[in-house]
Amino acid sequence: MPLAKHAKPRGATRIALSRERVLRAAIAHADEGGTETLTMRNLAHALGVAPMALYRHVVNRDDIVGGIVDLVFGEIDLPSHGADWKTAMRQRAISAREVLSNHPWAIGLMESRTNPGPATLRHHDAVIGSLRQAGFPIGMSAHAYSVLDSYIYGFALQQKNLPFDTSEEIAEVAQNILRQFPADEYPYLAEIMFEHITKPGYDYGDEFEFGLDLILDGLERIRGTATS
Amino acid sequence: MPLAKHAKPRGATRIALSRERVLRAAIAHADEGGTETLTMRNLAHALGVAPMALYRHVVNRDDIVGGIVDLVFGEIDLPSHGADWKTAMRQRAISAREVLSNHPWAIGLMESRTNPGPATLRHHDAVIGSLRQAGFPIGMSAHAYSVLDSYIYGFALQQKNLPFDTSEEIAEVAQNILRQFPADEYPYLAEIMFEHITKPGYDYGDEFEFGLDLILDGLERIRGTATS
DNA sequence: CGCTACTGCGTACGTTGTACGCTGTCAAAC
DNA sequence: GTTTGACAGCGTACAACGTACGCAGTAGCG
Repeated sequence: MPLAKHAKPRGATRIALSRERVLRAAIAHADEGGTETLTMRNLAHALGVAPMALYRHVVNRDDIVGGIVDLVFGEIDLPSHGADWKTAMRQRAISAREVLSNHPWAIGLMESRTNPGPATLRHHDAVIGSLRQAGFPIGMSAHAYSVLDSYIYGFALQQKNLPFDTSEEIAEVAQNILRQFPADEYPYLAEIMFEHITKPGYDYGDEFEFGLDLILDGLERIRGTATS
Repeated sequence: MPLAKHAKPRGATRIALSRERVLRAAIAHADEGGTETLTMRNLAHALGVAPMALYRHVVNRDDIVGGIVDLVFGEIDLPSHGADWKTAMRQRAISAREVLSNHPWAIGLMESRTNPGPATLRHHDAVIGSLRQAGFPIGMSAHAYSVLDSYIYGFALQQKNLPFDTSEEIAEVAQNILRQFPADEYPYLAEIMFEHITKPGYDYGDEFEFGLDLILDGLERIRGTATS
């Protein structure tokens, strides 16, 4: 039996495992099936490897979670150096929303993640730097950073929690929810759902830029004000 | 053996289990220890009852999670009818933040919760009603609602994810994080941490009202504008 | 008294994360 | 060419989880 016991039985030499490969597979899996089925066993299976093999490359499941969150963070565009602060902030906010929209599970994983990875720190540093160089005093930078990021993550969270994805199913879902209760128990909710949100062409994602511009305009107006 | 098999061996007649009691115990447990140790077994133990007894009153663990999230939502003050829209919105936003600050685990549980409970619906209805009655057109109400709630939940999420709680430990934590990397790898981050956030008296929670007022002022400015 | 509905529970199963130690591989040292 | 040791992958095993299933005791009814 010339075949090495640990070599793949079938032909091509196996690609070595690595932290990189484990994390990529984890992201791929989460993108398809969410994080509920992201188990060590499933992940190992997807990589064609035994469950315990993973532990040579990551310290435990939590390490994987932290790793993929940081990788996702790395996908977000840094604020460009050239542009003025407002368009730089606008672009990176839109990029952030796009990334979180492509990996909706990431927003759920951020909770419980207390210490940030390098991509996360790098991102934060770039954003604050952009604000400082635009003339925001230090305290105002903290303020601006807080509003913007709260809004971005909050919006992603809201969108993830919506009970519908496409605008076609909204009406049906709305019916189902409100049917459970006496008619006119929630009149304003019913109104906004049936008279506005379920209208063709409505897309909750479009709400993002309204709030974003509102915040950016507000920040511009008080940019030079005292530090905090 | 006169003692009924299912009665508590020690004295006082047992208080009957109920959905209410189960959910209250779940909240109490989560408030103390977070949701990681919130298991059916632990919960049953806290109630002096066998694990499977819980299933007579809740359908499964997910039902408990949905139940306590809705209970927490119920703790948030509804916007008051009397006041003008801005102070009504301001109060309920502050109340929401306070509640989420008392039950930090709730924000993490909201993800994966797709269909809302009655307290949640009631809350949404009241907020939208308040805006509509203040003269916001329907589309603008949707906009306003989206910004405000995204900001509120996002802020709660941010605060929960901060690696520190009290302002005393900030400096230490900041040191630990930045020490892992080459000095000056993240200069702006370092600056804002050591020159601002770690200063005595700084409390991240105070950032909330800055952003809130910025958003409210922005909304006031465009209240009457076209519907969307 | 008996009947029925209900509540609490014991047992058991499948799934999860992962500790521990064995085995085969390959490059460097001799 | 042989030995050696670091290293990668794995098999087994275990504790903890959620929960299906069905039994047993209780209470209210007639």
